[in-house]
Amino acid sequence: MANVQDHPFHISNTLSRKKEAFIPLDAPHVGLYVCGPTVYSDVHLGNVRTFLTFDILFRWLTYLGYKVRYVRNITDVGHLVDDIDEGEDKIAKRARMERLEPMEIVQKYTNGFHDVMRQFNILPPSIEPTATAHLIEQIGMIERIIANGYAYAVNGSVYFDVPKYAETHDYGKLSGRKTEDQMSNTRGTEGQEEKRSPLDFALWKKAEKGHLMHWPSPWGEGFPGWHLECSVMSTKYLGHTFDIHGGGMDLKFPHHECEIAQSVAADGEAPVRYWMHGNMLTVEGRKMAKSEGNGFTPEELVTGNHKLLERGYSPMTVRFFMLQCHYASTLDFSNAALQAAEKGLQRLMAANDILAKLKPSAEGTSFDVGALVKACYAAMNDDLNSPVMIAHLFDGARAINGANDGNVALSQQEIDQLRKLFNEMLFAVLGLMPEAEAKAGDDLSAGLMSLLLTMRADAKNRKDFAASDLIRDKLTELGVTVKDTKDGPVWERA
RNA sequence: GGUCGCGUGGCCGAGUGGUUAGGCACAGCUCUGCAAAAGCUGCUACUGCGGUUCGAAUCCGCACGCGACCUCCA
Repeated sequence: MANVQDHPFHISNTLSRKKEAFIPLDAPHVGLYVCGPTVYSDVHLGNVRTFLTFDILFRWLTYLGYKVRYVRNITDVGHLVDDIDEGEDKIAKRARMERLEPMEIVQKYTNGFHDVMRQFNILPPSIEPTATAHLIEQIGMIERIIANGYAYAVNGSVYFDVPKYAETHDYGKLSGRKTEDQMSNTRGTEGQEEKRSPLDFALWKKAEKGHLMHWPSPWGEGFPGWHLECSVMSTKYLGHTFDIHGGGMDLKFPHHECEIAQSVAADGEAPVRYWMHGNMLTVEGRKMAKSEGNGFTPEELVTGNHKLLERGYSPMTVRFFMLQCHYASTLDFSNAALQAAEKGLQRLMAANDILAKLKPSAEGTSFDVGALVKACYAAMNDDLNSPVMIAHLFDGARAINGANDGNVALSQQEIDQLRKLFNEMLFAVLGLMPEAEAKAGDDLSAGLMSLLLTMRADAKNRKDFAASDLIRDKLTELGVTVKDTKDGPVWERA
């Protein structure tokens, strides 16, 4: 673990549009909230990237010694299909299609979401609250907003009064919008006649006939508005003002803007000090999104069962691929890039394996391990610059391989330092997992391999290379790679 | 239309006003019975046009191209 004092963390704050020193409200405690998935369909790859970004943040802050309370919600209440529809929400719609109870849908896709998170080694949050379990708090927040004069009830629905709020507050400060501009840019207002202003957004929606998920409220049967649950659950578990709120770039407006307005209107305090937004995943230059239909599921990516994929890629390859790009940049998916990442990850892992067996040596050129360690810390502290940190690890890998070949001098102390660094950065911080273990096979294959390699060694000793190569070639056909190293042959499954 | 962002070598992707990012691919060499792995060497870019500067891929302006948000979306 590193010491925060020696390694101050800097974070890009969407609010200020600047990189700022990260100073928690109540160090060493840090409150982190991330908008979680809506569980009405399979989690898609864009979600994985966002949750991976904040997984790295969680891991890094923890590594620095902070005590992080990480809250990531599950949206199980269902949001409206859009602002002007008849009130059927996404989960209800899906439930009708599949003839399942809404909560059955929720459970199914929550389980699926958790499976994917596990597969990609994304750590579970400290608290994973659900919207449906916080209806009372949501209703309470609406009542406070109404009491403060920033919301009004119409026909069983409640709307947030944006123009009223904008008179005295900066609605749009997060997303860089002006309410005047938005007024002139608003699209058709049909179906919105209940609202006093097209900018207003729903805090509570009356449940129309046939709407499956609804609850009683002071305004009648209905369900909460889209933005309310995050405001309620973040402040309930992290306080009226907390440190970091994260989410995908596409949530900046209106979702996060509305969260700010709700919290200020209800409790008079800005909820978040540092806003962090992860960028989008793109395919052929376009945003990968459910609505675009151009994405694939994590499962399809792993199995390769999708028309855009030449073959499957392991979860750790995908994880590493994503981490080779800064979270605030768009990342484009391509087979070539995935394959490059796969090779790179293998190289790093192989170097780490060599490091475990490396013996000290005074031969060759020296290598400054201390500088490498500092560079890795500096990269991560610079707004979570994992691609640069990984580049430094590759420098380390070259030194390790060089030492293994006798070209680089490393003392026992330096080797220990490198082992600590690689172990911490690769596994604790980047959250990578060695994949070889799962492929090693059972005792029987280990025994058979041992036998085959002994026979091959015999053949080689007799200079019967036809026989030795036959063994290696046949094994290759079976997906087993044999390599002759100076310490004898090693094998691994493809 | 409004707001914001991006445009880096064959590909993916970092980046600071002046020193090699890194990975993958490719070529040569070393090692090796061969192969693989590894090492060494090479390939050294910054959309275009102006401007600021002793000096800009990095700052400013314009142009072109692309994208995101403005509607549920991570």
